Amino acid sequence: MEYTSLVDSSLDLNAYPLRLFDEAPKQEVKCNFFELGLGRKKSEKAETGALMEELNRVSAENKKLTEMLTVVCENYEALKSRLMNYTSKNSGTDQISTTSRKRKAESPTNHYNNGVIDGTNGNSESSLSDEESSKKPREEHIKATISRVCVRTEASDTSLLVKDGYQWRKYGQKVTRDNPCPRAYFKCSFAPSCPVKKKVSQILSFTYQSLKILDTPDEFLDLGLVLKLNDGC
DNA sequence: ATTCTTTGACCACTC
DNA sequence: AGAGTGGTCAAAGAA
Repeated sequence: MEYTSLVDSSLDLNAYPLRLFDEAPKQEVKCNFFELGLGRKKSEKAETGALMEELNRVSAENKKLTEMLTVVCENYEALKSRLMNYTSKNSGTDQISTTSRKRKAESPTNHYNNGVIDGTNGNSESSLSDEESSKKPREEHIKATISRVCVRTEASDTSLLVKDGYQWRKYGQKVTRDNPCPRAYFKCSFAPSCPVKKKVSQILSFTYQSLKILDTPDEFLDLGLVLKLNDGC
């Protein structure tokens, strides 16, 4: 597992609180030794009890955090395996998107041109013919797989660029009917075969961005939609 | 030379 | 059938 090399599983999550207790009482004990003499043993017992109690509490917290880390690592591995599955499958379908670049030559079932819609065409329900797969279920599928996330920006930020840590290539811009501000269309530039797209729009005083990804040729995986809010909102 | 952005045109879809 | 709209392509230019 790669994450083991990135994440130190032997977390000393509560090392700092322990050190605090280690150092502070030592000074106090030293004082007691010189100033109080025989009262030292009694105070040491009390401190030991307090330390043991604190140690138990910290150990429980450490255990809880370790469990949380395990869950995060498991989720990471699951996502990683899904991505690997998709990229391996997609490499076999690249020819479809590269053979016909001009839309005039494209057939109605061209996977790349139809984008979102094709996510339902080549799925396990392929027993359905093209006529049987009506348009309305497709739209419902699309709506169900696009989510949105908000990101606040400065009011002066009128660009449609959203820094989300990923590499995007802008491939189009449109002015939509219900919005005077243009909408930008981005594709993931991480890999040529990457099907992830997003669109960013600015509506009145805020900007939103949608993300969608083909987890497999059969279905979509929501990544979230970013709502880029200006300060004025 | 390569990558990215811009932008007009094209196409599919809806009404 | 035709107009309007959204999504995409691809050439040209910029970085």
